Amino acid sequence: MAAKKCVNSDLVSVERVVNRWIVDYNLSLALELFKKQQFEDFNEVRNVLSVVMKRPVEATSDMPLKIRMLQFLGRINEGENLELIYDPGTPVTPLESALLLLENIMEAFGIPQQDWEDASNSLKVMIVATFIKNGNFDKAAQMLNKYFPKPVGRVRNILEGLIRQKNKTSNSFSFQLFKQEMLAFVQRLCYFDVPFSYRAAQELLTMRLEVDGDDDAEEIEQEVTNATPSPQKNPVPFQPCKHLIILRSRLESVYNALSEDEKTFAQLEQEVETEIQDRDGLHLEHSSDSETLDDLNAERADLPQRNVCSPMEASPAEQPPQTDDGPQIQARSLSKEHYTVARLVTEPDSQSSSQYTTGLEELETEAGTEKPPQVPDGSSEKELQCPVSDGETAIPTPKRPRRSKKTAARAAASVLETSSDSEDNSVEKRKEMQEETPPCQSNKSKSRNSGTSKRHSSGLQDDYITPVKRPVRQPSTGSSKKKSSTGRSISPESVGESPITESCLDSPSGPCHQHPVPQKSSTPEQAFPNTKWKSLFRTAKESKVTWNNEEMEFLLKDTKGSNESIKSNSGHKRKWTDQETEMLKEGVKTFGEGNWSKIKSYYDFKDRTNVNLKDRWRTMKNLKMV
DNA sequence: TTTCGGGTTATAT
DNA sequence: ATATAACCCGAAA
Repeated sequence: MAAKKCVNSDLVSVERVVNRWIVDYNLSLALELFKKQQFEDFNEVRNVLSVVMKRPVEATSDMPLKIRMLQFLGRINEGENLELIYDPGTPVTPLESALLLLENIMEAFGIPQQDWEDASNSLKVMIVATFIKNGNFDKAAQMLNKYFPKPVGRVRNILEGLIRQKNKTSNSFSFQLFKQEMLAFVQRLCYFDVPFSYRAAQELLTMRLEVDGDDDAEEIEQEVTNATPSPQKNPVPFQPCKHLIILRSRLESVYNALSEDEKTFAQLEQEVETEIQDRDGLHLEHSSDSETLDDLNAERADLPQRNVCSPMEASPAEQPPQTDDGPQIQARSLSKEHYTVARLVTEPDSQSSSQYTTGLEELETEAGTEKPPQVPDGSSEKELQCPVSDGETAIPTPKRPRRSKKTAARAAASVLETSSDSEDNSVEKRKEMQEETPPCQSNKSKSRNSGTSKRHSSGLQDDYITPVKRPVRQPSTGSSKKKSSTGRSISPESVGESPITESCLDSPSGPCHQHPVPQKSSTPEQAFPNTKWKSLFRTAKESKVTWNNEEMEFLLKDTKGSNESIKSNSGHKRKWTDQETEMLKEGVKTFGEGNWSKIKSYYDFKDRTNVNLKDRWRTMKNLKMV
């Protein structure tokens, strides 16, 4: 009845389900390969995934997270390949993009604070260490200062020491260990169950073996159970392609049958049988199938709800998962040790461990309700299934032209920008525009007068303040709640290689970095009209509040206008702040006097030129500050 | 391009 | 008015 129509629409549903299995399977497989350090295979599987993901796939709640995690591992894996760039938009090394991705994941899915901090700290360390190993000490120093700003820390000191000694042979930071650590991290956050397809395939293999030789059957079955099967001399556990495909087609039919009506099912049964007989010529298959079918039934009930995480896991005998547990635990404990290193860094300014526990509890309960028993491994406690449901899309903060200081552009910009302005730079910029437009660009007579005269105008202050580093948290970019319906929306290409990440990586997130910035309430003082600015600032400085204000100011300037056009501060002498001075000191210490351009770029001085640095240093020397 | 040192200017006192 | 930190400029590498 309704024959074709139904069949067609079913075709899609079926494909989605089957693809879910495939994805599920490959996710686990990839992880397994990573664990076994078969990185080439790992990459290939990721490719497979990226292709599959282009098709409709039914989403499970934890799938998006897993996919991201895999993506994450992919970048970790390429971590030593500094040339590799994942997103031309933000040309950073793989590890850096991994870090960005991690931040993304954090925002989108929520990760226990502690785990996240540990992981990103390790990542940061490794970013620096990698540059050191490559002998790129300049870059290493840059990264060091970017990711380990200011506060001293043991790790920072170590890294700094290496940079200074230009010692690239130090093996304090093993990339292998790091990979394992990241793997452990991923495993802690995602539970990679033994996928249904895997188990089904296993059973199939087992059946075959039983058939092939009753004698060996038992032995082999054990083997299979131990995930070191290979009835043929195949070194790889469970031959991936061939058997999987068969299985898949079979299951597809099965499901199709189920969702339609029973007669096709019979047909399917026959088909399956025939197929199997063709290959192995046996009925024993049947028993396994019937199990499978039960499961399918169960699953089908789930379908509309999409809660399905891995439907059939629990059902057919707890086929011991792959060799998992051993190494996994190892990895974990190993990483524990390792984390202590990370913690050295974290401790000083990480102040939230409570978040962690609470968050974890939540997660636990959630996970608990969803799938009770699970694996013997203690890890199941920690895993978080699908914490925040919005899992999807990572807040692509609007791209911001990466600071270009060309004064020339100003004139032209004044016309163009006023019209094509985007909300972002709006206020400040416009203000700037107005100031700058009249005098055009006279290099020397810097429009100072016009600037000052205009400056006092209107209530810029408020405007200035409001856009403070918006809390990056778009409630639902697209489909937070509706994840259920569109399985495909999981970011079709978020797994593979090049194109993939666009969405995730994009977030330039350059400046609005992760700084745990000791959240002070400060902020409002940003918009000092003009002359008061300094005095107020002075006061602040003296009252020791400087730093934060400083930071805030940077952030502000950074996130909003500041897009040049301000050329050297529209005629103002900007006093050097303590913060800047400190950075300069550090810079000179690290790179030596005279390397102003390096220092400048590494510390990302805002609106200071090399010459400015040099002059400031000169002044400092005059003042005997150094 | 970057660095350097002398010269200029804005600002606090 | 003066001192000086911040900034500018042209030469040199």
